[in-house]
Amino acid sequence: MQLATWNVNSLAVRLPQVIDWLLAHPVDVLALQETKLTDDKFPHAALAEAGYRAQWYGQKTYNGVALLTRSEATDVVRNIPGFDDELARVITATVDGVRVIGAYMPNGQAPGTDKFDYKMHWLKALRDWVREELATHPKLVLMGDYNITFDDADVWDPVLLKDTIHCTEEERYHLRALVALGLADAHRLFPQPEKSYSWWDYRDFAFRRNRGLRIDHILISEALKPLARRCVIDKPTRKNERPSDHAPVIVELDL
DNA sequence: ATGGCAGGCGCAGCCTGA
Repeated sequence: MQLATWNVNSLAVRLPQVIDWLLAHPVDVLALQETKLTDDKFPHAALAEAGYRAQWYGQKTYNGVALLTRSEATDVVRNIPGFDDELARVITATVDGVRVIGAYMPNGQAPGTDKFDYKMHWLKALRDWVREELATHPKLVLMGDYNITFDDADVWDPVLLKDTIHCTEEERYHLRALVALGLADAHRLFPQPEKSYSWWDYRDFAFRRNRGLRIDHILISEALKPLARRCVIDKPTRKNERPSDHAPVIVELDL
């Protein structure tokens, strides 16, 4: 079983690239973030032609998430139950016996801002909910755009970016707290290239210079950890014509 | 230190992203 996550920065713009990518990488599950589409505009027919069913949850202009799956997705939940959020950031479903949570964590703008406070509250709510889900679904994958780096190895210039957004100790605390629920960073289960990132700024030739951050993560539960076979960042896709600023991340499980 | 690029909205220029 292969699962992937990709922040596409507008599915309206990126639909051709997503379909091409699925044809070249026929994963079982693809979690999308930043679809930026209201639910009535979701391109489910085009995705069905490519062989994928879809569950989606969007809004106008910003955010928006989806799960594209080869088999049926059941027990679908949108956003975090009990957490009042007007932004469409999470979609969860059971696929082939695995509980899959696709999430677009808040950006947070900068420490000390209202958006940063929202990010902290949001991450706490997510953690409480993932804890509940893990209790009933030992086989669980939490993947998406976390907008948080684990440590300096995830940052192209940790000195320049020390304590800036995505790199603060408060954010990293929340990321480690998610892991502490009984999850593992699939990326670090395997040898990886030096300076592996999942996002590069559109500006200043950042991709060409490999000035990036690893902020898109796939966390897998303890029950799935022994079944993990591979985890790769699909860096070549960032070289696409009209690319998203994020690259897809793929995990392969022996399921 | 700042802005640079991209997308949405909507038709100029601002907001947001990361």
